[in-house]
Amino acid sequence: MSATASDRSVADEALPRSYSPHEAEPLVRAEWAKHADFHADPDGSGDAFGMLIPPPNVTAALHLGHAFNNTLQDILTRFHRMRGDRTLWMPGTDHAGIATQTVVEKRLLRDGRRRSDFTREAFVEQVQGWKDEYEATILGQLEEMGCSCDFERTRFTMDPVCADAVREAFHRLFCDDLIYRGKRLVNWDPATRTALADDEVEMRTVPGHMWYLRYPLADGDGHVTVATTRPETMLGDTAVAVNPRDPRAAALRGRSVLLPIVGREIPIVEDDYVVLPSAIAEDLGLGAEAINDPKAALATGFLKVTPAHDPNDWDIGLRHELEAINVMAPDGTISDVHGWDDASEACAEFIGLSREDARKAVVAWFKRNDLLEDIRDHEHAVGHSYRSHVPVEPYLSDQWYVRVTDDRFAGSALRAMDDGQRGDAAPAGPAREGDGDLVFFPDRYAKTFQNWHENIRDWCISRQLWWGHRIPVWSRIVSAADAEGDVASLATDDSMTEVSGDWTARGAAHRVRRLSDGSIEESICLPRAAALGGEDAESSLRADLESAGFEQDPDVLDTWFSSALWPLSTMGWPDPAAHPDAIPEGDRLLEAFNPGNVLCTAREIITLWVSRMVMFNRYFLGRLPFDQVFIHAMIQDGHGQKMSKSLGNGVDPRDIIRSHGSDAMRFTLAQLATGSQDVRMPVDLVCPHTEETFTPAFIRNSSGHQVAAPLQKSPGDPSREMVTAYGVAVGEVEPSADRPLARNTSSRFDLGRNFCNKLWNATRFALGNLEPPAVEDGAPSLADRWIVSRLRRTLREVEDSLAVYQFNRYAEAMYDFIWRDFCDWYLEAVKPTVRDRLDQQRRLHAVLDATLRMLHPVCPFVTETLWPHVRGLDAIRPSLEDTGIEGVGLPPADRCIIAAWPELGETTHDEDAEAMFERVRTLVSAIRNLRGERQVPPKRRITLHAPAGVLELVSAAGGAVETLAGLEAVHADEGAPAGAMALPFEGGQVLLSNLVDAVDVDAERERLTRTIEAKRKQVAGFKGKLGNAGYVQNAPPHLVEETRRMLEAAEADLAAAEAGLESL
RNA sequence: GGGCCAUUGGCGCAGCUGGCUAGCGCGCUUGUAUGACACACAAGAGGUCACUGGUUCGAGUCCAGUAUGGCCCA
Repeated sequence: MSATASDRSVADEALPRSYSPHEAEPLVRAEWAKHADFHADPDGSGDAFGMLIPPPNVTAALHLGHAFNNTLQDILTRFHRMRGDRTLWMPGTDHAGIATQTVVEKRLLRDGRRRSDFTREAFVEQVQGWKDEYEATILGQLEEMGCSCDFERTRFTMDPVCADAVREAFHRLFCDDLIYRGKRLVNWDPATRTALADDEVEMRTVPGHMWYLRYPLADGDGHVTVATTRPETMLGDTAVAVNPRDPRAAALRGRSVLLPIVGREIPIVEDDYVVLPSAIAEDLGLGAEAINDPKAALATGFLKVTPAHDPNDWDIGLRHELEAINVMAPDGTISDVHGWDDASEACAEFIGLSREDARKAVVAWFKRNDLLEDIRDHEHAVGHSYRSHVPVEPYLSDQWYVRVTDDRFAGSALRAMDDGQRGDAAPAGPAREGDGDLVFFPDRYAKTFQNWHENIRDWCISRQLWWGHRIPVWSRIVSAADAEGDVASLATDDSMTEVSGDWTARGAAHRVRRLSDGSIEESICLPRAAALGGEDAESSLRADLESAGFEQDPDVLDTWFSSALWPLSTMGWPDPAAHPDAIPEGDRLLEAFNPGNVLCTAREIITLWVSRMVMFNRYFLGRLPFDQVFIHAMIQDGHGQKMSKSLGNGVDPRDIIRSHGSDAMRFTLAQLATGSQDVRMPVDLVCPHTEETFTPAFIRNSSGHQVAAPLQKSPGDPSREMVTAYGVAVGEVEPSADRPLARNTSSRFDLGRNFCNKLWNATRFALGNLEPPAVEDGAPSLADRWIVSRLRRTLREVEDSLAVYQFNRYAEAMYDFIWRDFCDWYLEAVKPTVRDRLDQQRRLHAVLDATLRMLHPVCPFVTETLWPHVRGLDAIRPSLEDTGIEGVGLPPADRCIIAAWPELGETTHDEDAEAMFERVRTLVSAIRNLRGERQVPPKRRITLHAPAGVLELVSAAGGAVETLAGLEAVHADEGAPAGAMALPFEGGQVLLSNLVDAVDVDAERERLTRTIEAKRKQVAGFKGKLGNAGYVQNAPPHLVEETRRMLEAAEADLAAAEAGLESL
């Protein structure tokens, strides 16, 4: 911790004229790595500050949205580290089940291979390969961005440490009856026979028909007509719904219809989901919206309800407790063996038909039986599989659920909320640590969180995939007669009942339920191997289960299940000691950093992730995973579309780092982090042939998004082409030698680049001027007192802003301080004197030192690069520990990253200096304005003639006014030469002479006339305000006083200008 | 359908609990190769704060409504 000889040699080397991020960044990273500066020690000193990275998907490389998210986290991490906290930023990646499996399948398909060509193990191996590649890319990107994550602790949601947490959590929930199996509709692709996630379903508008089918009333008295786009599903109808506001509803109440073909008697139910026909909506006096609803034009007011084959009908079915009858096989053919047991003889002709053929046959049947009322053409949106391109079938199947509707989850999450942020009282429930502690920034997002938990539905956690945590449940179906022990007597209904016996004696959990056909489903859930007595015990148990006819569930868990455990799993829960290599500290890591302090993420994650982490952490550990949630904006592209890996419009932060540098990117992003919800980032391309920057040609893709065309022509040489990141992301093009990949850039980042360079050059100036021995010592000058006071003000603003996650305020405070205060005013003011004055050099050195520290969290590379140079000048200080300035504490440190956050005591606050320097600035600006207006050459020195009060000010400023305004001499105003130009100042006037060789009387008259006009306007404004009795009576007295003062000043200025004009 | 956000000079954005004579960056105009910086310096032009009402002594800021664009959840 000292200014060693080697430090001095570094500092002695002259800095280049501009900052070069590409040279500096790798050196700085190596230095941090060498000293393990990012490593967190749970046993260290200071308060714990913990943060978890939202683990990026291994599907693809990071884009600017991630750069934004991680920059903000790194700012917090570095800030807290410098404040002396024990700081952990936990990194890692997410396996992202469906998304990653999909990209790997796409890649295989290019070679003509499919998932079914592999064994499950071999396919997972392929995905693992992809994961390894992208995990490395992502971690590399984080490092290039300067993220000071504790990379030694990097976790992956499917690594052995996290896997243990998943197994433990699943098993505990299974034992506690918070996990169950039940039926629900999934997006089913009958061609590939897999379920699809919602975002894998492409909506396409297709021409179709609306068929009008008559269903006779069961009592033989007439019929109702239903409208449908899918007549074949009528075989599974279990109700007809009518809107309760429909005038016909009353007469139909309690009646039923006889379903044609099947002969099933089904009820007529009332549900306001049903769209009223336009005519009825009009009769009821409903709004234009209801009348003009395009659906209303086609509606009959009667809706066939098929819970097993339509998501909306499923919801209606739940509301009215309707049966769900599945009439299809997994391949999409009509079938009576997948949950349909009342198929009549008349149905036989439809069994085995494809969906398409069944549709024709059903329509023909209705026509034949005179029950087809009408057919109308109808264009409508139909979901198609993005892979097989066949229409997706809503399909009823068994899925696993977490009972998050239980009070131990949803209620607990609501009780965790800050009482001020939750709109109303929390549901009653057992008190727990952390109740009322969860706070959202900005607070409007608390509403999203609350709303979600108040309307939460049980969480479907099974996915028909191969990539993910396989569900640790083995099942078999037995007949009641064959059931062992008391299984048959316990399995009375659909709910899963606990059984004990041989399996539970060996450590597994055993539950049974009665299926609708009377058979019994037994489910055995295995905890992690350690809880069973080790790997060997587990394998023998699995072997025994399989020989007893149990099969492991083929599905995997929803990715968010493992993500929900992230605050626990990354710290080794449930048993850190089981992973001594990953977590040498054992329990102490979890104890120190769970709860963490803050989670930083985007708003769509509140429901998917924040909610589930809160529920799980509170359930498993009885406390919150973190106290604060900071929600930041989403980065959109130039067309207002969210940057996303799936759309392919993401911009690689490495492109920006290459064009502008990491700090420039970080600073600009921080400056964009306002409280708003979207940030638009228009991007350009850099031509790989000519290095020119240009705006790409855009196209509209099939989903209607504006994207850069996959191929672009070089603007300088249209014969040459390049490919875009979008084209590569969607697999339309591949970079080649002829058509290289074009990098992205954006002029938005110029701001940050220029700013870093400004700091660089301010430091160069300081280094060139801090040259002991300076001799003369004395009281600090006005500028010196002012800059320290401003520094203190800036420090407070920075601390206040970061405390409430207003990163733009932090960036702007630093920008204003460094550029405007420090460079434009302070450095310019001290230029003539700093070489000779030791006290001034100490101020300059201390302010620069503090500035580097304060800027470090957002611009770590440039500050770290400059650090040894500034440290090399520590000899200016009275001693290493003492800055020589009262109230300024800046203990030396070898590296900026571990330097202490500046301490500026109350004594550095100097109201007088700030007020006086403000007067100096006003005077200087007025003089410069006149110089500019009269086109006085910058080099020309002019003479100021001023009244006594102003002379005092000029003298107190210690030469600053002369320097800043380009004055050659300052005299009393009495002896001002004729033709000196008048300038209103503080209610009087000052005179300037020697501006020009010959006074241009006309121009001068014009100038003064304009001044007079402006001042008259001001005077009128202030007079108006003061003439308003209400204002004088009601406004705070200090404001009224201020207005009076301003009026006086404006009046005096006006008089002075008028006098000046007169004297011409 | 429910919730949320935005609308401020040509462009991108600040403006917290109402006190503003509306700021910042880019761009634009004029001048400047000055011993830190042309990725710069100095000066300047440019805005009836989307619209309509209301509350108030006072509204960019608060309330109600309208329009436009966008996001999240169904």
